Amino acid sequence: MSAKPRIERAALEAFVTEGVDATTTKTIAARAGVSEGAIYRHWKSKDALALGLFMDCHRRLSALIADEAAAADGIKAKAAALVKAYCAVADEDWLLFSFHLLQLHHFLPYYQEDGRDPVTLVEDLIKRAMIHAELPPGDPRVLAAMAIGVITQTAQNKAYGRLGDDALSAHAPLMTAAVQAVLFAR
Amino acid sequence: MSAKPRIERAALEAFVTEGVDATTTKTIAARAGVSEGAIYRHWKSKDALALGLFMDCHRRLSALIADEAAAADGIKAKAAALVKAYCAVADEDWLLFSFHLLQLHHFLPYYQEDGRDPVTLVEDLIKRAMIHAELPPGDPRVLAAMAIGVITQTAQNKAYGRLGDDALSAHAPLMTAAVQAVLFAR
DNA sequence: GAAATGTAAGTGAGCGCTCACTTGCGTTTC
DNA sequence: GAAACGCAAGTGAGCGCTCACTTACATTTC
Repeated sequence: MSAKPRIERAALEAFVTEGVDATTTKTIAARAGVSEGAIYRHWKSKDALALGLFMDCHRRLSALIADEAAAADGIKAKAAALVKAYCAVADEDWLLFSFHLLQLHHFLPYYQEDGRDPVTLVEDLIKRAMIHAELPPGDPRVLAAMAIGVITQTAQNKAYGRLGDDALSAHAPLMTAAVQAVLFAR
Repeated sequence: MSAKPRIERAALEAFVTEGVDATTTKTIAARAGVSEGAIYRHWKSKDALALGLFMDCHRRLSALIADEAAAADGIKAKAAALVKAYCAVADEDWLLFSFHLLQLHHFLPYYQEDGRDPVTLVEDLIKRAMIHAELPPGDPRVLAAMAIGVITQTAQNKAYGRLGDDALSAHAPLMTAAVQAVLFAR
């Protein structure tokens, strides 16, 4: 099998368990069963590898969030669709997803620029729902943060092994109810 | 002024803006206006410095959570008291608090062992409220994660500069309502 | 056969940390 | 009361080592 995908999986595993900075190129190469030089055939640097993996997942999530939100009708249905879709991506490739989740902070500067990051998208949904009187008035920035926190913290606790081996989707109904409750809380 | 507190503040600033691993002892010393050697008069290593700062804040938060939860009566009052106390600690020393918040993942292995971490404490509160029929039945692990996520994600977004310069306490009423809503959501 | 892919053995910048030394200050000695 | 002493706090050049990355060569692919 060619080296590239094996390097990607090895890097993801190491990045998730040890963090990006603490992971050495030696470790990645050893885990992938290739030489260090092979990494540099496919990526310019260790950071480019990490950023590439991250943005891959990030773009997929952002696109999916925008699509699902546009398709569903009404803020409650949009919330339900988003939670479901987010869980589906998470369960589809848990390793890639948990890497993305745990490294969000690390790569903040790279995706915040374009105003198309998930936080801003959710904020806009909430603003529009308020304009249409679907939601009572309230600070959209805080409401978006809280609604997103319900999901991400649950996913994080799963990543830390606190939720057993269930798929994240198993908790989607409860998370959906919680997100909807948060949106209407005042 | 003696070097120790200046090193602590300099280290906190650097750790928050650049992360622990990316911060060099040279940077800390330069920011504090002391020599590199001065750091090692007070701490055994860079990691010991970071861990010391983190556990300082962590122990304070854990103790406070346990106390406030014990003092208040009923799950709703407990939630309100916890949110208020958490915000108070955050606003009292935002730099130390945001360091703690952003590095939680990094130091997970060090505080998870003793079963007295905030997540477990909140989980126990929820379990007990269910036994006393104060809350409808539901997975306490997920409910704890979601309730905590409401708070931590809001604090994180403030740390990222997305909430302006208001104190975190300014959002305490909304966060309290949201946490209570999450606890009863099914 | 040449372009792409992989390997083994480097290389040097930069890191955490050390250590011989200095400084400032309170205490003892006569 | 001042010289002698002790000691915690601070200095900064530099050491050993690790790391990301490079190079020169070999192998595979088409």
